[in-house]
Amino acid sequence: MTMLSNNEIIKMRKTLIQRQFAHMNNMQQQAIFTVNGALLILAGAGSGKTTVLVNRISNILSWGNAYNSDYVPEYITEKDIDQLQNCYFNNIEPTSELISKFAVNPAKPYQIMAITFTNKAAKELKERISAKLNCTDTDIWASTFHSSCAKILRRYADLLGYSSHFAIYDTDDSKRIIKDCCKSLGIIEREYPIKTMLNEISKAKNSGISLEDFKKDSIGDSYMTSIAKVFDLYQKSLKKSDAMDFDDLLINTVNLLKNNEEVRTYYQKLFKYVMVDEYQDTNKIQYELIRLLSDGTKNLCVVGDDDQSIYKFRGATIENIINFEENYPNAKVIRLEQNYRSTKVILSAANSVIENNTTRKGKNLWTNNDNGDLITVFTTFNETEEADYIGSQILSMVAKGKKYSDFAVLYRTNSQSRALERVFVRSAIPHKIIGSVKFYERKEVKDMLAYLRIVNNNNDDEKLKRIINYPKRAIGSATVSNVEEIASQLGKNMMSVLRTSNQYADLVKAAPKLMDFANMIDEFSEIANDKKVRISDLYITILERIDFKNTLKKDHSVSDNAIENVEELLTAIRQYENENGEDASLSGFLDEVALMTDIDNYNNNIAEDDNRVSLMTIHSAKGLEFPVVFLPGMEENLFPSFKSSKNPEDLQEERRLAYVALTRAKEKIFITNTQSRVYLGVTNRNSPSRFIKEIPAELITSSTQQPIVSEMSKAYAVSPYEKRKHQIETAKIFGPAVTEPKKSVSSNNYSVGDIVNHKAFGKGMIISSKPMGNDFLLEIAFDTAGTKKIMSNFSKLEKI
DNA sequence: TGAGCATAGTTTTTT
DNA sequence: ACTATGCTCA
Repeated sequence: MTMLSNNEIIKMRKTLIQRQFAHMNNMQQQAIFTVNGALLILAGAGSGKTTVLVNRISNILSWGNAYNSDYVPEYITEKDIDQLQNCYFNNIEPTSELISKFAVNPAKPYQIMAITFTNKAAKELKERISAKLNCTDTDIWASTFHSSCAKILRRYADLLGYSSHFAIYDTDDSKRIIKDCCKSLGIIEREYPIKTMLNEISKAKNSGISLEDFKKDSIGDSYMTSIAKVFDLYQKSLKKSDAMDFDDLLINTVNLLKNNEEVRTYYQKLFKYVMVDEYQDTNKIQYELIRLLSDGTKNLCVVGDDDQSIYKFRGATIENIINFEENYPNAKVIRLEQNYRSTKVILSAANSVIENNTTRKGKNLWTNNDNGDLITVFTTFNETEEADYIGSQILSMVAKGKKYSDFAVLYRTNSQSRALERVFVRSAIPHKIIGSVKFYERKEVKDMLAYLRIVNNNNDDEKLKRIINYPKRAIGSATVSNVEEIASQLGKNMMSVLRTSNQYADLVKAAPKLMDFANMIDEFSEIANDKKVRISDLYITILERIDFKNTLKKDHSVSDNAIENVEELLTAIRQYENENGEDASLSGFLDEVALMTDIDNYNNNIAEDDNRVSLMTIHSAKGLEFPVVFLPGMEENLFPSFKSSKNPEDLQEERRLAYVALTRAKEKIFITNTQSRVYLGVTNRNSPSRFIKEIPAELITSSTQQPIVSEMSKAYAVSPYEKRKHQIETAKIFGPAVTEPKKSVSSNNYSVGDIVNHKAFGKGMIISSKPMGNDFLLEIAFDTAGTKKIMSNFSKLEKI
């Protein structure tokens, strides 16, 4: 046996690494093999971005920088080389043991930090990495910006003057505080809307403007000076409550890393590799955080798509991605432009639309997939007809074998969901609306969480105020203000004032009740401190002690399924306990909840019982994909929205949103617009969206199928004149409607007037029948279930 | 304290 | 059109 030269070993090693990632395309491989230094991966929609991230991490963990390195570890033996050669010549995958011998500086899982925007994305990343590498979830630091920061801050909170139990305030909490601040500053809400003020403050925080800077900048501007005062008081109240808002989590972490060399060095040494997903949606503070974290090794990889930046209104600066090469002069840029998701038609439509934007890195998605169906554009008279049309299309495609979960209806504004929901309920189309009312934002859920939060952190005055008189304890608002006043004068939290309330003249009358309440909370805290007691036990104790379910039963202002939601929260707690075992803690659970959203709960892996159509805003749909996508409300003033059509920059963001919408679809897109739409109480007549016109005409087909005019849309009293006008105008825009020659259709067993029996809906009469595909769409008025639309072949009807 | 009426404000919202 | 919040009065 001859000893191989280093060069030969390096060559073989490289080949073996390449083979391991041979299933990836060229560009993807480049991204996987570029492990050191700054790297920007411009990943188009559906280009296998997450797969690349997973494989890149896998490469770093197993091979380290071996692919690019000329270094051969000295300790390898001849036997090792033999094995390497054996793998090389016989096309055998090297064992992990062998890989570890030839690897160059492979990283340990805990040395990798991967930052995502949603918990869902973080979870997916962790799962896929552990599946690939047999390491456990907890080894890899993959989480959202905010939970990463929370995790760091819990350790060092005392350095910043917070306790390790500090509360995390959501937007709702922030609004309440701002309101209080305005009140005590004598600022009138009418002149300074809370939302505007919170926006200004958040905007400042996100762009790295400190309170001091903000004050300085506001000098001479009375409007901004007022906001500065609120800003000041707001921060003070937060501090007093031992609380941080979402922005503070980031700011405080950045400040901690900036000002404390020891902490900074610790994390810079710890994280040898930093990766950031959805980089186009980062803001200035996040940029700073990333910079600080990655400045040790400078191994930073960011992944993003400037064309999918749709969160400018929340402070994201597209400049972060546009200027990446400027900020990191030696950065390498890799474009992933091959799309594995959509048809050619869909991609060229999306490309043509986004080409109208001027501020972009430039990128052209292509695919090897089939051409696919043309995009269907259809104009209806009003939003109910629009919903009818979408419903009928879904029903007819379901009749041809599609599943309900293959469809998504993506709209610009949440309010558009109403008309759709009405029709879907009526037509018995299983559906789910994502993002309208969020679970953790429901009143009863927030109430119960407030109990847990005040137990966890006695300083949390905001939560205390929320529940001190709910369930009713005859503690009036005047008493609460007194407590608050005394607390602020003494510089104490409200809980400590409650405990000793009999000592204050203003509180004497209410003292017994206040002290009862304080005692109860203290009891809960004692229970919580007992290490043997689980969070779920504490929760049940509280629930029973305050008799919450009965309270909800009597309270007519809460929603019908309030009790269900309270029980669902228990399930969530138990799930958390199961997932975290020994590490489960009250503050851990509360952190998770504070940083969680509905979208995170949305499970795109379709379970058997989850065969439902998805309805959501385009924003919520980012990162998801569906075989068939409906885009209703493609009208000027709605999409692009009225406000953005004035401003070229906002318009570009709307266009990116349109791009996101189109690229969600795998097979087929339906675009609809209406002639008239009731919006904000007034009927608007909007022309078709400019985005429709930006799609080349040859990619579009106008639907030949007339929508079924339902009883409901007839109720809008459409005159024949209006109808005719609508038809003419539609023809002007999209050409005359082509009437397809009537195909021979399978015989219809039912006719109008027949009485039928349906398995689920009972007895009913057929009131209309319309051929559709090889089937008939029947409209049936049921005795008890109301009027529904049903495909004749699909549902087993019994003629009576 | 609570019911009932008036009024304002409604683009998107990963945390 | 719809809802959430504030204000008034019993």
